[in-house]
Amino acid sequence: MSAALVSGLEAAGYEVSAANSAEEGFFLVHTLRPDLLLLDLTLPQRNGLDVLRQIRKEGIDLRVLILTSHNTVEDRVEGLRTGADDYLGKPFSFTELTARIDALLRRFLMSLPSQFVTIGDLSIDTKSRTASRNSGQLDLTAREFDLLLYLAENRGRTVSREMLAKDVWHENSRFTPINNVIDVQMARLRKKVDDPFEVKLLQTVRGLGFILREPQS
Amino acid sequence: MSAALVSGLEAAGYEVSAANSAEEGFFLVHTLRPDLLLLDLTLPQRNGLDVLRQIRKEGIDLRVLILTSHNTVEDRVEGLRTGADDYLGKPFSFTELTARIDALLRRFLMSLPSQFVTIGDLSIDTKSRTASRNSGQLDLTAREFDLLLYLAENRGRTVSREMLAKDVWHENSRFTPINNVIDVQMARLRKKVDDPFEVKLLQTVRGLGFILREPQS
DNA sequence: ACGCAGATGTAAGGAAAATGTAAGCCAATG
DNA sequence: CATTGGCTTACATTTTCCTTACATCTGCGT
Repeated sequence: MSAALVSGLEAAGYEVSAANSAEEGFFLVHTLRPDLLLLDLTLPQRNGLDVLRQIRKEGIDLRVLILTSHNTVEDRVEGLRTGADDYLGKPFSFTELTARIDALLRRFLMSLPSQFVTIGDLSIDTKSRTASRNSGQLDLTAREFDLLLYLAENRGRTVSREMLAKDVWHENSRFTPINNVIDVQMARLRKKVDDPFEVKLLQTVRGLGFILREPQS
Repeated sequence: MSAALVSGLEAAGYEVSAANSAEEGFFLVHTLRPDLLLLDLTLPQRNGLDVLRQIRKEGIDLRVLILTSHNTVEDRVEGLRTGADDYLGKPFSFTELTARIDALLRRFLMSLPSQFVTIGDLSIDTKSRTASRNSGQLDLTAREFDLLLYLAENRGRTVSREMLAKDVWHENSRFTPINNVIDVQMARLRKKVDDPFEVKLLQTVRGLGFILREPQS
């Protein structure tokens, strides 16, 4: 089933990756950052809806089309309420599937040209290069803004020092003491973004890097 | 919610009137002829989109910013297709709201070329090429006036040195020492526009450029 | 055409802000 | 309790902006 779908969709011009378990799926979602996820609810071990719940909890921006044989109204409602964007019950026609995929991707692309990025009460205006929290303007320097924006664009994902060195500092190699530069700049950014507020958005992931997100339960 | 918005927006310097029903809203739109309508889709009786449809049907020239908790992609697309100019889902940051309002009003105001531009107590007459502050005429040279006018046309927005070089000095490239020319001219303009007064309208945004605006909190 | 005055452009130096560097400390981990 | 990674502080360097003085240009009256 999975193999047939992949070859069919690839023939139709989509770029497809398949996962055969919930764990592999999670890994791919995090690394590839796909535009859309076809989620089969009848997974081997884990409940498909749990997968969806976790994805939504992490705040990943991802269209999800649920694919299942449980085609009752209850399942439909529960799936959509959990955060799915569309629902398709088996058996389905391949044409209908591609039509729905196209519809979802079209909407996805329409909502893209957003000038703003928002994480909790933090709002970033990429056009005027200003940021504010709690309706209060933040006074950031050029590099501080670049750093915050990069973290915001990767919100919910841990960004490594390597990524920061490459994408924010544009350093090809990392044998320079760029490591400490990042730490210092991060501290300066925190002083302005997090220190004056109750909820801390800028968290450290020891051994990996940093992440910008709303604190979880 | 409505009351909080009104007081917040009035504090931010907008002239605001609130309606608590679709009918009252129609009445106000017809009598006050506002520049912009903040439309909450979750109205008591009538569907907010119907209101929008009717306004568009009557051909009233009015920016409409939809405000709603239905923040799904479908609603977004439908709202924009019905004729809204912008869309903001709850919960939203107040800063983002004002930024979007400003963007819409700017587009609106840009479309009708006016003879006068005012920023605070500064008033510029584009026709006679004169400017005054606090009812006192400013004695500006040709280039000083061009510079001030350009900043005024982009008030509230940061203008870069690149923009100034291109649009005020009409220099195609910027490898000339135009950079310093801008600085010097800016200093001369400041001496006349800002130095004799208490509130400074001409601010520099380090690393980006300059901005003409009333000082904020 | 000439010279004057105001306007504009150029260059150099200095001040302040931003950014980078280094060293020591602290906290987590095994 | 040692090791590693991260944080903090103080200081050095770089960048950006402002200022000043002077050079050149332009328009205008004679």
